[in-house]
Amino acid sequence: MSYDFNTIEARWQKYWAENETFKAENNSAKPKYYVLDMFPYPSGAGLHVGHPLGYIASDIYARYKRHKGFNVLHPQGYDSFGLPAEQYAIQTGQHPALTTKENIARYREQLDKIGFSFDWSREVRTSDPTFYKWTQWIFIELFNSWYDDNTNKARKIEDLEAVFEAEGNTTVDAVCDEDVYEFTAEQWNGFSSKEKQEILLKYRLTYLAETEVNWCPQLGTVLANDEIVNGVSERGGYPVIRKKMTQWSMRISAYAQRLLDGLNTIDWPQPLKDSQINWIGKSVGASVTFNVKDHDEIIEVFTTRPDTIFGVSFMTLAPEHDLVQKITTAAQKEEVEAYVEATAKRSERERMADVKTISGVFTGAYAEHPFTKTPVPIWIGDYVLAGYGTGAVMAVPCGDQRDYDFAKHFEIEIPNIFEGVDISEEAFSDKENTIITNSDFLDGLKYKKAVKTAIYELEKLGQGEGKTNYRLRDAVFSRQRYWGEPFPVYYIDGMPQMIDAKYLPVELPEIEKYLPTETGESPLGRADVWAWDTVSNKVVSNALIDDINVFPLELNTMPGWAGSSYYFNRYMDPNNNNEVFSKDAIDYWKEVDLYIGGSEHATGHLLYARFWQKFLFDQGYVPVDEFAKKLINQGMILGTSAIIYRVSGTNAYVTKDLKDQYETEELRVDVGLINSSDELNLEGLKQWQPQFSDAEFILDSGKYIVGREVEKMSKRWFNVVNPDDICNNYGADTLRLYEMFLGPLEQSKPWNTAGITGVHSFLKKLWKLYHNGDVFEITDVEPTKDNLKTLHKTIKKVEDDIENFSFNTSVSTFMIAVNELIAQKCNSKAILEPLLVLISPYAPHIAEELWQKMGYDMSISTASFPLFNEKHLVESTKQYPISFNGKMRFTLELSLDLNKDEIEAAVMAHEKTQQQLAGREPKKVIVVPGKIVNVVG
RNA sequence: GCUGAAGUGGUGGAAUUGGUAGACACGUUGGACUUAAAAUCCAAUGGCCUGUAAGGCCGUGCGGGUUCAAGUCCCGCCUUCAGUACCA
Repeated sequence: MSYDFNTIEARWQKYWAENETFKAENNSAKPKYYVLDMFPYPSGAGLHVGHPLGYIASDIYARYKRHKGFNVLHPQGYDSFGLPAEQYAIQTGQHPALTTKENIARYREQLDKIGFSFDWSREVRTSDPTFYKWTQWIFIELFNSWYDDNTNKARKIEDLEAVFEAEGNTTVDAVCDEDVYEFTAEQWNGFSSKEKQEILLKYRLTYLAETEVNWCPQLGTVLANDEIVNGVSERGGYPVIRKKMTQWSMRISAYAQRLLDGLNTIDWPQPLKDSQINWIGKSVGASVTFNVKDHDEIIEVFTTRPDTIFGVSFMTLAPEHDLVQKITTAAQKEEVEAYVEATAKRSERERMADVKTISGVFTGAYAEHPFTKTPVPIWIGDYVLAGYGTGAVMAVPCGDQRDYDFAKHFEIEIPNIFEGVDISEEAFSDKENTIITNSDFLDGLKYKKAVKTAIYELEKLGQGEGKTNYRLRDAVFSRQRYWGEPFPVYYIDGMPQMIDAKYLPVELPEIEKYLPTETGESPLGRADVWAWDTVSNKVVSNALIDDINVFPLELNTMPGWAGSSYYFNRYMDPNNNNEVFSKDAIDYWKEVDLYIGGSEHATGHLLYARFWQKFLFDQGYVPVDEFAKKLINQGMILGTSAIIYRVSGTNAYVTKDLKDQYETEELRVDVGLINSSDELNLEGLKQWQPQFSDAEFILDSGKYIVGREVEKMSKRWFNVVNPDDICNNYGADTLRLYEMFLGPLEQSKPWNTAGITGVHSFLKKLWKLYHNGDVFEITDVEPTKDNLKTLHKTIKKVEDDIENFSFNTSVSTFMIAVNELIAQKCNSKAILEPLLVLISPYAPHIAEELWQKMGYDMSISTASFPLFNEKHLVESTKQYPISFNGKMRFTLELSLDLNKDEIEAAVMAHEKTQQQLAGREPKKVIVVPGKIVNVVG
């Protein structure tokens, strides 16, 4: 029987499922290892060959670790709440619960076909009430916590209340809203309950606040900053506008510094760390206050260059700045208002596209320089952003190019405070080579010293202090959507109240119309049964809301990243109904050892998950404050689209090489119609779509050759390759090997089905090597030296490759090994057995099949990884290339038994070497045993 | 603009600490088997020179440098991709 992969793979997939071969135990004498994939959104399109790339890599590693004697946790689940699932439901007009269920079933079927070693008994779905019960629970925990900057950790809100009762808030050093004012213990104790609640809300780690948010009318929801790309929504590409709304927010800014520090302790790709560092955007400098002349107002600015304070010649406020209205003089009022209105109209995108145009207006008001007390004109300009720092800057035109351009444009004075620097053409922003001058007490100082001195003097004046500023904003946590986790929150007198954890989950209500609204009301507002009864502790009909103990529930739902911020911990104890996870389970598994997923989550999921982990760590629920020790970003597999060229205005299509003779337009056609030499199947095309049924073709030597374009795999480009088709035609083992063979894991690469025959024929050769006709045949004869050499070379290489996640080269190594064994006519059991263990992480089905045929009744996954023995690699002689003065080269064959000195002597004694060296004294002879002999003249 | 990654045959890609560049595979060409096709197997395959062979020269984006020896290290450029962007 030839290699019948369909039968073999179906049999072993069934065997693994029935025997729960990959079930992980929460207790084991073996060391633990946790391999995690980023769980998928079950979208309607199903998987294409690009999706499983990371899963195959993690599966190889998980299977390898089992062979190495680890108790491996390798789970999988679905991120089934959120925009993608809901968008698909809206498109198909079906309820998201239904489409999600169907999509998950489809995903599962596709995943099973590829033969992953997932422990499906631990599956989680974020949209399942038994899961989101714990998402709600963590939300409540966050609500009941505040961040103490003294101890640098989150603490219980009761602690804060106790401090307020005893000392007021003047001694508290907490991360909180900017508008909290100071109060004493007496004042606190005199506040009403509602006043107390309002104040506490400003300290909680998740809080309700009216904030300016990114509103996307087409999607009918707000978006987080990381969900916006180039000013439009990441999903769908719709415009986003700024809008004030009352929203739940997560005080992630409290963790800014720890999120930065933690990066040094984890093995994640540098580009990913860089983008998180960038996103957090720490800058160190000073906060400086300027008094406004003839007003009581002060302007606070943040600057990274307090050393240039004597270079200030004007100030600029963002057009949205609160002070603009207050300080503008009557004479300037009209002009200022016109400008403010004009900028407000411009969308984020227009502002970004139009960076080069300099615009601004003078307010007529002046600030007072803290040291010189000279008047400083106050301008407004849209190059200053309301959302960063204080929304105001002290402009130092000689040291900052934007200030310089603004000053030049409006003919504002540009004083020079840098010694020996020409600023007639541009600003001078080189910190390192700065010597300050014209700056009173800062004269002659260099950058670092000047910064310190300036801050010291500002503090003495009470007009400034050293300050660190972060770009990271608190994350908006409300979505005006149906398909998400409901908040465990109801409102009494407008103040949010948490539902007691013992009554969770608060389940998503059934509603008929779940479509989002353009105006911003949440679809949950349409639910009839969506009120909270504080007596029965149940969700009840809205009609009862007039009852004294029935209150309205929160109408928003949580964003897509809620469930994904802790799911990795839930896998450790997924069926626990009493706790999010037991202490035993979390203490045993601790953290993810290897996490594989795409880099697109760098500033979303991966930042939020780190934040929640640190919070859970502060609360003592998890033993480590980084959830994933090592992370790898797999690259994307791209599609290779096929392009045909239609002669304009006709239904004739011209082959690629002749297209320049015509005026043509490009059309993409199904890649399934193209053979391995880029030739188009003309009959197939005619049947593919009606528009081609009477197409004519202009051919070159009877062939139509298509153009190729590498781009994202997508239905709209007709370049999607389905893994099911590959599994049916070549088998899952071939798919797995080929995806690895395509290139380095981290790299993006185009899919090309043509090349798959290479790895497929490797499997056929492997099969044939141990079969005589239809009969499985191996021998017990002692392996030869050559057999052992092939085997141990392979063990060494494959082990190194897996440890370095360089899976592509292992596949080549297997091919070489099998070719060598075929040449050696080796079907020795002593070789096959370890060889199968090496291959089994990559091609598990064929390995199991041959393993069983050898007579084992246990799964190959229980076998140990073979030990490498170097002695089998040693050759009796080796050819040494010798180079002399870079020009003359010859090889010398020497016995490997020789030691270093003997090789050296042999080289010197060699006739040709002596000729080369004639007349020259060699300075030294470098001999590296097993490597190359080097003669240095 | 800034940050990061990367440039190697017709193609995907190999190449421990600098040590015979192009492993392995696809594709292409020729051959064997076959009525034929598929499948399989064998051989050749970076470029150029020499009739073949032997051999030589040139070759890892470009220009320099270090070294007996550079795809690999150093300096200066160019190009591509990704992320980010008026961040004070």
